[in-house]
Amino acid sequence: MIPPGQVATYGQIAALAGRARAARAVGLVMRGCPPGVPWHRVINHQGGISKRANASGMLAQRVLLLGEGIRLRRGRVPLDRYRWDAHARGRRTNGRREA
DNA sequence: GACTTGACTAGAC
DNA sequence: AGTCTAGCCAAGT
Repeated sequence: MIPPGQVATYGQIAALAGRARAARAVGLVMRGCPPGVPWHRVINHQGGISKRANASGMLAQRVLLLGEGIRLRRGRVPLDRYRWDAHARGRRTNGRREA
C-alpha cells in the first residue's frame, strides 16, 4: 500500500503488521515477496538500500526508485522527504514534508 | 523442537 | 558522521 514516489522503512512495515520489533523479519520474509508487491519502496532506517545475497537486486531497486521520481542524496533516500506516513496518507504535504 | 541466519534498529564509541 | 555491539522476529535446516 506504499504509494509510488514514497518509501517506508522495514521498521515501519513491521509496526504496521503489529510487530514493531520485527523489522528484521520483514526483510527476511520479503525475500520471497509475491509479484505485485512494491518491494522496492522498502528501505532501511538510514534511507539506504539494504545489502542482500543478490547484489543486482540493489541496483534494480535504485533504478526503480529513481524511476518514481525519488532523488537519492549521497546514495540514500532522504527520508525526511520521501518517507511514507501511514497516518497522514491522503493528506496534502504540498510537496514539502513537515516534521 | 533447537540452532543458525539475515532485505533491521537503537544505543554506545 | 561512520563503526561496533547487542536485541529482535521469523524462516530454513
